[in-house]
Amino acid sequence: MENMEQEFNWETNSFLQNEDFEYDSWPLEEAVSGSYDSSSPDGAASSKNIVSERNRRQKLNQRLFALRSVVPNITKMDKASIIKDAISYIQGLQYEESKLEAEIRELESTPRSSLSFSKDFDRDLLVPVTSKKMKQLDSGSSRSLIEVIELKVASMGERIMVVNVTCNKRTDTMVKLCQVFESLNLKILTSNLNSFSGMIFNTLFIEADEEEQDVLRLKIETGIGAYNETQSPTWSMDSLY
Amino acid sequence: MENMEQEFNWETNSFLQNEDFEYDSWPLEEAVSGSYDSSSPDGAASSKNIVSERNRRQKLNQRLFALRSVVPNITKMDKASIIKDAISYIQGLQYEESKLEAEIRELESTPRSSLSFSKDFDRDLLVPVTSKKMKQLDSGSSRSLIEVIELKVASMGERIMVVNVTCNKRTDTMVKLCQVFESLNLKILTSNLNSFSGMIFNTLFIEADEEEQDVLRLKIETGIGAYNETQSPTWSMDSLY
DNA sequence: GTATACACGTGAGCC
DNA sequence: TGGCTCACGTGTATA
Repeated sequence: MENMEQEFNWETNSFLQNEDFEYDSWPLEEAVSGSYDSSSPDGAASSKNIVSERNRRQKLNQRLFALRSVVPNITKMDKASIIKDAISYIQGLQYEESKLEAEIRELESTPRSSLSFSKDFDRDLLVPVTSKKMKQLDSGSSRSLIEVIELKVASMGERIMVVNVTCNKRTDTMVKLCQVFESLNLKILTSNLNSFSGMIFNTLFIEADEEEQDVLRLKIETGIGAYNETQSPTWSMDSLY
Repeated sequence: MENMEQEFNWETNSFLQNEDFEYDSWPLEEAVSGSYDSSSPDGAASSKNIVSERNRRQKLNQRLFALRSVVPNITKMDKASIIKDAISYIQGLQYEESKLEAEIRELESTPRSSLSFSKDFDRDLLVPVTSKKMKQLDSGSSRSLIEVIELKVASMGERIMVVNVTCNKRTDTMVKLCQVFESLNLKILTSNLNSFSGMIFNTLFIEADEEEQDVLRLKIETGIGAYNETQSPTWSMDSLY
Protein backbone atom coordinates (compact mmCIF):
# COMPACT_ATOMS: atom_id res chain seq x y z
CA MET A 1 0.00 0.00 0.00
CA GLU A 2 2.89 2.28 0.52
CA ASN A 3 4.38 1.14 -2.71
CA MET A 4 1.57 2.85 -4.44
CA GLU A 5 2.97 5.95 -2.93
CA GLN A 6 6.47 5.42 -4.26
CA GLU A 7 5.22 4.56 -7.64
CA PHE A 8 3.11 7.62 -7.49
CA ASN A 9 6.06 9.74 -6.61
CA TRP A 10 8.12 8.33 -9.41
CA GLU A 11 5.39 9.02 -11.88
CA THR A 12 4.10 12.31 -10.58
CA ASN A 13 7.35 14.14 -10.62
CA SER A 14 7.83 13.08 -14.15
CA PHE A 15 5.56 15.47 -15.95
CA LEU A 16 6.69 18.60 -14.21
CA GLN A 17 10.31 18.96 -13.42
CA ASN A 18 10.53 22.55 -12.36
CA GLU A 19 10.83 22.93 -8.73
CA ASP A 20 7.61 21.88 -6.93
CA PHE A 21 9.66 21.53 -3.91
CA GLU A 22 6.83 20.39 -1.78
CA TYR A 23 7.48 17.73 0.75
CA ASP A 24 3.99 16.50 0.84
CA SER A 25 2.50 13.22 1.80
CA TRP A 26 5.17 12.09 4.14
CA PRO A 27 4.27 13.83 7.43
CA LEU A 28 1.42 11.50 8.13
CA GLU A 29 3.71 8.56 8.16
CA GLU A 30 5.67 10.10 10.92
CA ALA A 31 3.27 8.66 13.42
CA VAL A 32 3.87 5.28 11.91
CA SER A 33 7.55 5.55 12.52
CA GLY A 34 7.05 4.48 16.09
CA SER A 35 7.10 6.12 19.46
CA TYR A 36 7.33 9.88 19.46
CA ASP A 37 10.19 10.11 21.88
CA SER A 38 12.64 12.52 20.36
CA SER A 39 15.21 11.95 23.04
CA SER A 40 16.00 8.40 22.24
CA PRO A 41 19.59 8.36 21.00
CA ASP A 42 19.35 6.16 17.99
CA GLY A 43 15.68 6.67 17.46
CA ALA A 44 16.02 10.41 17.02
CA ALA A 45 19.16 10.17 14.97
CA SER A 46 17.70 7.60 12.67
CA SER A 47 14.44 9.46 12.20
CA LYS A 48 16.30 12.58 11.18
CA ASN A 49 18.52 10.60 8.98
CA ILE A 50 15.55 8.89 7.49
CA VAL A 51 13.84 12.06 6.40
CA SER A 52 17.12 13.48 5.21
CA GLU A 53 17.82 10.50 3.12
CA ARG A 54 14.27 10.58 1.83
CA ASN A 55 14.75 14.13 0.67
CA ARG A 56 18.01 13.26 -0.95
CA ARG A 57 16.42 10.48 -2.94
CA GLN A 58 13.55 12.73 -3.88
CA LYS A 59 15.91 15.42 -5.09
CA LEU A 60 17.88 12.95 -7.12
CA ASN A 61 14.73 11.66 -8.72
CA GLN A 62 13.55 15.15 -9.51
CA ARG A 63 16.82 15.84 -11.21
CA LEU A 64 16.43 12.66 -13.14
CA PHE A 65 12.99 13.63 -14.34
CA ALA A 66 14.25 17.03 -15.28
CA LEU A 67 16.97 15.38 -17.27
CA ARG A 68 14.43 13.21 -18.98
CA SER A 69 12.30 16.20 -19.83
CA VAL A 70 15.07 17.96 -21.70
CA VAL A 71 15.95 14.90 -23.71
CA PRO A 72 13.65 14.17 -26.62
CA ASN A 73 12.91 10.71 -27.88
CA ILE A 74 13.15 8.86 -24.66
CA THR A 75 11.98 5.33 -25.11
CA LYS A 76 12.20 3.67 -21.74
CA MET A 77 11.38 5.35 -18.46
CA ASP A 78 14.05 3.32 -16.84
CA LYS A 79 16.47 5.30 -14.69
CA ALA A 80 19.52 3.85 -16.35
CA SER A 81 17.95 4.26 -19.76
CA ILE A 82 17.19 7.88 -19.07
CA ILE A 83 20.84 8.55 -18.41
CA LYS A 84 21.86 6.49 -21.39
CA ASP A 85 19.56 8.39 -23.71
CA ALA A 86 20.79 11.64 -22.25
CA ILE A 87 24.37 10.67 -22.96
CA SER A 88 23.76 9.73 -26.55
CA TYR A 89 21.68 12.83 -27.00
CA ILE A 90 24.49 14.99 -25.68
CA GLN A 91 26.96 13.31 -27.95
CA GLY A 92 24.64 13.86 -30.87
CA LEU A 93 24.31 17.51 -29.98
CA GLN A 94 28.04 17.91 -29.67
CA TYR A 95 28.58 16.33 -33.03
CA GLU A 96 25.91 18.44 -34.65
CA GLU A 97 27.32 21.53 -33.11
CA SER A 98 30.76 20.89 -34.50
CA LYS A 99 29.25 20.18 -37.87
CA LEU A 100 27.24 23.37 -37.85
CA GLU A 101 30.24 25.36 -36.78
CA ALA A 102 32.27 23.90 -39.59
CA GLU A 103 29.53 24.73 -42.02
CA ILE A 104 29.37 28.27 -40.79
CA ARG A 105 33.10 28.58 -41.02
CA GLU A 106 32.94 27.39 -44.57
CA LEU A 107 30.08 29.67 -45.50
CA GLU A 108 31.80 32.62 -43.98
CA SER A 109 35.03 31.96 -45.77
CA THR A 110 33.42 32.24 -49.18
CA PRO A 111 33.56 35.93 -49.90
CA ARG A 112 32.33 36.02 -53.46
CA SER A 113 34.36 33.63 -55.49
CA SER A 114 32.18 32.19 -58.15
CA LEU A 115 32.99 28.58 -57.76
CA SER A 116 33.15 26.88 -54.50
CA PHE A 117 35.62 24.13 -54.23
CA SER A 118 37.78 22.88 -51.51
CA LYS A 119 40.00 25.59 -52.73
CA ASP A 120 42.51 25.95 -49.97
CA PHE A 121 43.84 22.68 -51.08
CA ASP A 122 43.99 22.50 -54.81
CA ARG A 123 44.61 26.19 -55.25
CA ASP A 124 48.33 26.22 -55.62
CA LEU A 125 49.69 22.84 -55.12
CA LEU A 126 47.24 20.70 -56.89
CA VAL A 127 47.75 19.83 -60.45
CA PRO A 128 44.90 17.74 -61.69
CA VAL A 129 45.89 15.36 -64.34
CA THR A 130 42.79 14.15 -65.99
CA SER A 131 39.11 14.41 -65.45
CA LYS A 132 36.64 11.94 -66.60
CA LYS A 133 33.15 11.01 -65.82
CA MET A 134 32.61 7.67 -64.39
CA LYS A 135 30.14 5.14 -65.42
CA GLN A 136 29.10 3.33 -62.36
CA LEU A 137 29.88 -0.16 -63.28
CA ASP A 138 26.86 -2.16 -62.31
CA SER A 139 27.00 -0.74 -58.85
CA GLY A 140 24.02 -2.80 -57.81
CA SER A 141 25.21 -6.24 -58.46
CA SER A 142 28.94 -5.77 -58.24
CA ARG A 143 29.65 -6.33 -54.65
CA SER A 144 33.31 -7.10 -54.56
CA LEU A 145 34.61 -4.35 -56.79
CA ILE A 146 36.36 -1.17 -55.83
CA GLU A 147 33.82 1.46 -56.82
CA VAL A 148 35.92 4.55 -57.18
CA ILE A 149 34.08 7.81 -56.80
CA GLU A 150 37.03 10.12 -57.08
CA LEU A 151 40.71 9.85 -57.75
CA LYS A 152 43.04 12.79 -57.46
CA VAL A 153 46.77 12.87 -57.97
CA ALA A 154 48.55 16.08 -57.14
CA SER A 155 52.11 17.12 -56.66
CA MET A 156 53.19 18.81 -53.51
CA GLY A 157 56.58 20.29 -53.85
CA GLU A 158 58.90 18.43 -56.16
CA ARG A 159 59.27 15.03 -54.71
CA ILE A 160 55.96 14.48 -52.96
CA MET A 161 52.76 13.28 -54.55
CA VAL A 162 49.39 13.42 -52.87
CA VAL A 163 46.93 10.78 -53.89
CA ASN A 164 43.30 11.02 -52.92
CA VAL A 165 40.93 8.14 -53.45
CA THR A 166 37.26 8.13 -52.56
CA CYS A 167 35.18 5.06 -53.08
CA ASN A 168 32.11 3.32 -51.80
CA LYS A 169 32.52 1.20 -48.76
CA ARG A 170 31.73 -2.39 -49.54
CA THR A 171 32.90 -5.44 -47.72
CA ASP A 172 36.65 -5.62 -47.62
CA THR A 173 37.05 -2.48 -49.68
CA MET A 174 39.75 -1.30 -47.33
CA VAL A 175 41.56 -4.55 -47.76
CA LYS A 176 41.32 -4.33 -51.52
CA LEU A 177 42.61 -0.79 -51.59
CA CYS A 178 45.52 -1.72 -49.40
CA GLN A 179 46.31 -4.68 -51.61
CA VAL A 180 46.28 -2.57 -54.72
CA PHE A 181 48.59 0.04 -53.31
CA GLU A 182 50.86 -2.54 -51.79
CA SER A 183 51.13 -4.21 -55.14
CA LEU A 184 52.26 -1.07 -56.87
CA ASN A 185 55.61 -0.95 -55.12
CA LEU A 186 55.45 2.74 -54.41
CA LYS A 187 57.41 4.72 -51.90
CA ILE A 188 54.50 5.40 -49.60
CA LEU A 189 55.40 7.95 -46.95
CA THR A 190 52.07 7.98 -45.17
CA SER A 191 48.76 6.42 -45.95
CA ASN A 192 45.55 7.51 -44.32
CA LEU A 193 42.42 5.43 -44.62
CA ASN A 194 39.14 6.82 -43.40
CA SER A 195 35.71 5.34 -43.44
CA PHE A 196 32.66 7.52 -43.06
CA SER A 197 29.05 7.44 -44.15
CA GLY A 198 29.38 4.54 -46.48
CA MET A 199 32.48 5.80 -48.19
CA ILE A 200 36.19 5.28 -47.84
CA PHE A 201 38.70 8.07 -48.14
CA ASN A 202 42.29 7.18 -48.76
CA THR A 203 44.98 9.80 -48.69
CA LEU A 204 48.51 8.83 -49.56
CA PHE A 205 51.73 10.76 -49.58
CA ILE A 206 54.08 9.18 -52.04
CA GLU A 207 57.65 10.01 -52.83
CA ALA A 208 58.06 10.35 -56.55
CA ASP A 209 59.46 12.65 -59.11
CA GLU A 210 57.26 15.37 -60.41
CA GLU A 211 57.34 14.15 -63.92
CA GLU A 212 56.10 10.80 -62.77
CA GLN A 213 52.79 12.29 -61.90
CA ASP A 214 50.98 11.04 -64.92
CA VAL A 215 52.67 7.73 -64.67
CA LEU A 216 51.68 7.43 -61.07
CA ARG A 217 48.10 8.22 -61.78
CA LEU A 218 47.97 5.73 -64.59
CA LYS A 219 49.58 3.17 -62.40
CA ILE A 220 46.91 3.56 -59.75
CA GLU A 221 44.10 3.60 -62.27
CA THR A 222 45.28 0.46 -63.94
CA GLY A 223 45.97 -1.14 -60.62
CA ILE A 224 42.43 -0.65 -59.43
CA GLY A 225 41.00 -1.56 -62.77
CA ALA A 226 43.01 -4.71 -62.97
CA TYR A 227 42.01 -5.64 -59.48
CA ASN A 228 38.38 -5.24 -60.36
CA GLU A 229 38.94 -7.34 -63.43
CA THR A 230 40.46 -10.15 -61.48
CA GLN A 231 37.75 -9.93 -58.89
CA SER A 232 34.83 -10.29 -61.22
CA PRO A 233 35.73 -12.47 -64.15
CA THR A 234 32.27 -13.86 -63.98
CA TRP A 235 29.73 -12.54 -61.56
CA SER A 236 27.74 -15.70 -61.56
CA MET A 237 29.36 -17.02 -58.45
CA ASP A 238 28.39 -14.04 -56.44
CA SER A 239 24.76 -14.58 -57.08
CA LEU A 240 24.78 -17.54 -54.79
CA TYR A 241 23.90 -15.27 -51.92
CA MET B 1 35.32 -1.30 6.91
CA GLU B 2 33.25 -2.38 3.98
CA ASN B 3 32.30 1.19 3.39
CA MET B 4 35.83 1.74 2.34
CA GLU B 5 34.96 -0.56 -0.46
CA GLN B 6 31.90 1.34 -1.58
CA GLU B 7 33.61 4.65 -1.36
CA PHE B 8 36.43 3.14 -3.26
CA ASN B 9 34.11 2.01 -5.96
CA TRP B 10 32.53 5.37 -6.36
CA GLU B 11 35.86 7.06 -6.53
CA THR B 12 37.68 4.47 -8.56
CA ASN B 13 35.20 4.37 -11.34
CA SER B 14 35.37 8.08 -11.56
CA PHE B 15 38.81 8.59 -12.95
CA LEU B 16 38.89 5.59 -15.18
CA GLN B 17 35.73 4.05 -16.35
CA ASN B 18 37.35 1.39 -18.40
CA GLU B 19 37.56 -2.14 -17.23
CA ASP B 20 37.59 -2.98 -13.55
CA PHE B 21 34.79 -5.28 -14.28
CA GLU B 22 35.60 -7.62 -11.53
CA TYR B 23 32.88 -8.87 -9.31
CA ASP B 24 35.33 -9.49 -6.59
CA SER B 25 35.01 -9.74 -2.89
CA TRP B 26 31.57 -11.12 -2.73
CA PRO B 27 32.16 -14.84 -3.19
CA LEU B 28 33.63 -15.17 0.23
CA GLU B 29 30.56 -13.66 1.73
CA GLU B 30 28.56 -16.35 0.10
CA ALA B 31 29.59 -18.67 2.87
CA VAL B 32 28.26 -16.21 5.37
CA SER B 33 24.87 -16.22 3.77
CA GLY B 34 24.31 -19.59 5.33
CA SER B 35 23.84 -23.08 4.05
CA TYR B 36 24.49 -23.52 0.37
CA ASP B 37 21.19 -25.15 -0.35
CA SER B 38 19.83 -23.40 -3.39
CA SER B 39 16.38 -24.72 -2.78
CA SER B 40 15.72 -22.59 0.25
CA PRO B 41 12.94 -20.27 -0.86
CA ASP B 42 13.86 -16.96 0.68
CA GLY B 43 17.55 -17.60 1.07
CA ALA B 44 18.14 -18.28 -2.58
CA ALA B 45 15.73 -15.64 -3.75
CA SER B 46 17.29 -12.97 -1.61
CA SER B 47 20.84 -13.86 -2.59
CA LYS B 48 19.91 -13.68 -6.23
CA ASN B 49 18.09 -10.48 -5.66
CA ILE B 50 21.05 -9.09 -3.80
CA VAL B 51 23.48 -9.60 -6.60
CA SER B 52 20.92 -8.43 -9.08
CA GLU B 53 20.34 -5.24 -7.20
CA ARG B 54 24.06 -4.82 -6.83
CA ASN B 55 24.49 -5.03 -10.57
CA ARG B 56 21.70 -2.59 -11.12
CA ARG B 57 23.32 -0.05 -8.85
CA GLN B 58 26.64 -0.61 -10.52
CA LYS B 59 25.17 -0.10 -13.95
CA LEU B 60 23.43 3.03 -12.87
CA ASN B 61 26.64 4.38 -11.47
CA GLN B 62 28.53 3.55 -14.63
CA ARG B 63 25.95 5.42 -16.63
CA LEU B 64 26.30 8.32 -14.28
CA PHE B 65 30.06 8.40 -14.76
CA ALA B 66 29.61 8.18 -18.47
CA LEU B 67 27.23 11.09 -18.30
CA ARG B 68 29.74 13.03 -16.29
CA SER B 69 32.45 12.26 -18.81
CA VAL B 70 30.55 13.78 -21.71
CA VAL B 71 29.71 16.93 -19.80
CA PRO B 72 32.53 19.45 -19.55
CA ASN B 73 33.03 21.75 -16.63
CA ILE B 74 31.67 19.55 -13.94
CA THR B 75 32.41 21.02 -10.57
CA LYS B 76 30.99 18.70 -7.98
CA MET B 77 31.18 14.97 -8.17
CA ASP B 78 27.86 14.76 -6.44
CA LYS B 79 25.33 12.49 -8.11
CA ALA B 80 22.62 15.10 -8.12
CA SER B 81 25.04 17.76 -9.24
CA ILE B 82 26.19 15.61 -12.11
CA ILE B 83 22.66 15.38 -13.39
CA LYS B 84 22.08 19.05 -12.80
CA ASP B 85 25.16 20.03 -14.73
CA ALA B 86 24.17 17.68 -17.50
CA ILE B 87 20.77 19.32 -17.71
CA SER B 88 22.09 22.84 -17.93
CA TYR B 89 24.69 21.68 -20.41
CA ILE B 90 22.05 20.14 -22.61
CA GLN B 91 19.97 23.27 -22.44
CA GLY B 92 22.99 25.31 -23.37
CA LEU B 93 23.72 23.07 -26.31
CA GLN B 94 20.14 23.24 -27.51
CA TYR B 95 20.21 26.99 -27.35
CA GLU B 96 23.50 27.20 -29.17
CA GLU B 97 22.28 24.81 -31.79
CA SER B 98 19.25 26.90 -32.56
CA LYS B 99 21.44 29.96 -32.72
CA LEU B 100 23.85 28.31 -35.10
CA GLU B 101 21.05 27.07 -37.28
CA ALA B 102 19.63 30.55 -37.48
CA GLU B 103 23.02 31.89 -38.40
CA ILE B 104 23.41 29.33 -41.13
CA ARG B 105 19.97 30.10 -42.43
CA GLU B 106 20.93 33.73 -42.60
CA LEU B 107 24.23 33.06 -44.28
CA GLU B 108 22.65 30.83 -46.85
CA SER B 109 20.11 33.43 -47.77
CA THR B 110 22.80 36.00 -48.49
CA PRO B 111 23.55 36.87 -52.10
CA ARG B 112 25.14 33.81 -53.49
CA SER B 113 26.84 34.02 -56.80
CA SER B 114 25.97 31.66 -59.57
CA LEU B 115 26.06 28.17 -58.35
CA SER B 116 25.58 27.44 -54.84
CA PHE B 117 26.17 24.29 -53.04
CA SER B 118 28.78 23.83 -50.48
CA LYS B 119 28.17 20.29 -51.47
CA ASP B 120 30.97 20.47 -53.92
CA PHE B 121 31.45 16.84 -53.56
CA ASP B 122 30.02 14.74 -56.28
CA ARG B 123 30.46 17.52 -58.68
CA ASP B 124 32.34 16.48 -61.71
CA LEU B 125 34.74 14.18 -60.19
CA LEU B 126 36.33 11.80 -62.32
CA VAL B 127 36.72 8.22 -62.32
CA PRO B 128 38.96 6.26 -64.39
CA VAL B 129 38.51 2.72 -64.91
CA THR B 130 40.96 1.53 -67.39
CA SER B 131 41.65 -2.11 -67.40
CA LYS B 132 44.95 -3.52 -68.03
CA LYS B 133 46.98 -6.45 -67.21
CA MET B 134 47.80 -6.52 -63.62
CA LYS B 135 50.49 -7.76 -61.51
CA GLN B 136 49.81 -10.79 -59.48
CA LEU B 137 48.39 -9.94 -56.14
CA ASP B 138 48.88 -13.32 -54.65
CA SER B 139 52.21 -12.20 -53.39
CA GLY B 140 50.19 -10.90 -50.50
CA SER B 141 50.31 -14.29 -48.97
CA SER B 142 53.68 -13.57 -47.59
CA ARG B 143 54.14 -15.05 -44.20
CA SER B 144 55.19 -12.03 -42.27
CA LEU B 145 53.34 -11.55 -39.04
CA ILE B 146 51.52 -8.64 -37.54
CA GLU B 147 54.00 -7.46 -34.97
CA VAL B 148 51.89 -5.52 -32.55
CA ILE B 149 53.79 -2.95 -30.54
CA GLU B 150 50.89 -1.53 -28.63
CA LEU B 151 47.19 -2.19 -28.37
CA LYS B 152 44.90 0.17 -26.52
CA VAL B 153 41.16 -0.09 -26.06
CA ALA B 154 39.43 2.78 -24.37
CA SER B 155 35.85 3.85 -24.01
CA MET B 156 34.80 7.27 -25.15
CA GLY B 157 31.46 8.11 -23.75
CA GLU B 158 29.27 5.13 -23.39
CA ARG B 159 28.72 3.63 -26.78
CA ILE B 160 31.98 4.49 -28.46
CA MET B 161 35.18 2.54 -28.15
CA VAL B 162 38.51 3.83 -29.34
CA VAL B 163 40.99 1.24 -30.45
CA ASN B 164 44.60 2.09 -31.03
CA VAL B 165 46.96 -0.36 -32.68
CA THR B 166 50.61 0.28 -33.33
CA CYS B 167 52.68 -2.29 -35.14
CA ASN B 168 55.74 -2.62 -37.30
CA LYS B 169 55.33 -2.01 -40.99
CA ARG B 170 56.13 -5.11 -42.93
CA THR B 171 54.94 -6.02 -46.36
CA ASP B 172 51.17 -6.04 -46.50
CA THR B 173 50.79 -5.28 -42.83
CA MET B 174 48.04 -2.80 -43.64
CA VAL B 175 46.24 -5.44 -45.62
CA LYS B 176 46.53 -7.89 -42.81
CA LEU B 177 45.25 -5.44 -40.25
CA CYS B 178 42.29 -4.58 -42.41
CA GLN B 179 41.53 -8.24 -42.93
CA VAL B 180 41.63 -8.93 -39.24
CA PHE B 181 39.30 -6.09 -38.38
CA GLU B 182 36.97 -6.91 -41.23
CA SER B 183 36.75 -10.44 -39.98
CA LEU B 184 35.69 -9.40 -36.50
CA ASN B 185 32.29 -8.11 -37.60
CA LEU B 186 32.47 -4.96 -35.53
CA LYS B 187 30.47 -1.82 -35.94
CA ILE B 188 33.35 0.29 -37.16
CA LEU B 189 32.42 3.95 -37.31
CA THR B 190 35.74 5.23 -38.61
CA SER B 191 39.05 3.59 -39.18
CA ASN B 192 42.24 5.52 -39.61
CA LEU B 193 45.40 3.86 -40.88
CA ASN B 194 48.64 5.72 -40.75
CA SER B 195 52.11 4.67 -41.77
CA PHE B 196 55.15 6.46 -40.51
CA SER B 197 58.77 5.65 -39.90
CA GLY B 198 58.42 1.96 -40.28
CA MET B 199 55.35 1.66 -38.16
CA ILE B 200 51.65 1.54 -38.75
CA PHE B 201 49.13 3.31 -36.56
CA ASN B 202 45.56 2.22 -36.74
CA THR B 203 42.87 4.14 -34.90
CA LEU B 204 39.34 2.83 -34.94
CA PHE B 205 36.12 4.16 -33.53
CA ILE B 206 33.82 1.30 -32.81
CA GLU B 207 30.27 1.33 -31.62
CA ALA B 208 29.93 -1.01 -28.69
CA ASP B 209 28.55 -1.12 -25.23
CA GLU B 210 30.71 0.08 -22.44
CA GLU B 211 30.55 -3.27 -20.80
CA GLU B 212 32.07 -4.90 -23.85
CA GLN B 213 35.38 -3.16 -23.53
CA ASP B 214 37.34 -6.11 -22.26
CA VAL B 215 35.55 -8.41 -24.63
CA LEU B 216 36.44 -6.13 -27.52
CA ARG B 217 40.07 -6.04 -26.52
CA LEU B 218 40.19 -9.79 -26.20
CA LYS B 219 38.47 -10.15 -29.55
CA ILE B 220 41.09 -8.02 -31.25
CA GLU B 221 43.96 -9.74 -29.52
CA THR B 222 42.74 -13.17 -30.40
CA GLY B 223 41.91 -12.03 -33.91
CA ILE B 224 45.44 -10.85 -34.51
CA GLY B 225 46.86 -13.86 -32.77
CA ALA B 226 44.75 -16.21 -34.83
CA TYR B 227 45.76 -14.42 -37.99
CA ASN B 228 49.40 -14.74 -37.12
CA GLU B 229 48.90 -18.37 -36.34
CA THR B 230 47.37 -19.13 -39.68
CA GLN B 231 50.05 -17.15 -41.44
CA SER B 232 52.95 -18.92 -39.89
CA PRO B 233 52.15 -22.31 -38.53
CA THR B 234 55.78 -23.05 -37.92
CA TRP B 235 56.84 -19.70 -36.65
CA SER B 236 56.45 -19.16 -33.00
CA MET B 237 54.18 -16.37 -31.99
CA ASP B 238 56.54 -13.56 -31.49
CA SER B 239 56.41 -10.38 -29.57
CA LEU B 240 53.85 -8.82 -27.37
CA TYR B 241 51.27 -10.04 -25.23
C1' DG C 1 7.41 -18.99 -12.25
C1' DT C 2 11.70 -15.43 -12.65
C1' DA C 3 13.42 -11.43 -13.75
C1' DT C 4 13.52 -6.29 -13.47
C1' DA C 5 13.05 -1.83 -11.23
C1' DC C 6 11.94 0.78 -7.57
C1' DA C 7 11.80 3.10 -2.61
C1' DC C 8 12.92 2.29 1.79
C1' DG C 9 15.64 2.18 6.16
C1' DT C 10 20.23 1.68 7.92
C1' DG C 11 25.20 2.12 9.00
C1' DA C 12 29.29 4.31 7.74
C1' DG C 13 32.47 7.74 5.88
C1' DC C 14 33.55 12.66 5.27
C1' DC C 15 33.80 17.58 5.97
C1' DT D 1 29.84 17.02 16.88
C1' DG D 2 25.83 17.17 12.86
C1' DG D 3 24.80 17.53 8.17
C1' DC D 4 25.92 15.58 3.93
C1' DT D 5 26.43 11.59 0.56
C1' DC D 6 26.93 6.97 -0.37
C1' DA D 7 26.26 1.59 -0.81
C1' DC D 8 23.97 -2.00 1.01
C1' DG D 9 20.19 -5.48 1.79
C1' DT D 10 15.29 -5.99 1.78
C1' DG D 11 10.29 -5.98 0.57
C1' DT D 12 7.35 -5.43 -3.14
C1' DA D 13 4.96 -4.54 -7.52
C1' DT D 14 5.16 -4.88 -12.50
C1' DA D 15 6.18 -7.24 -16.87
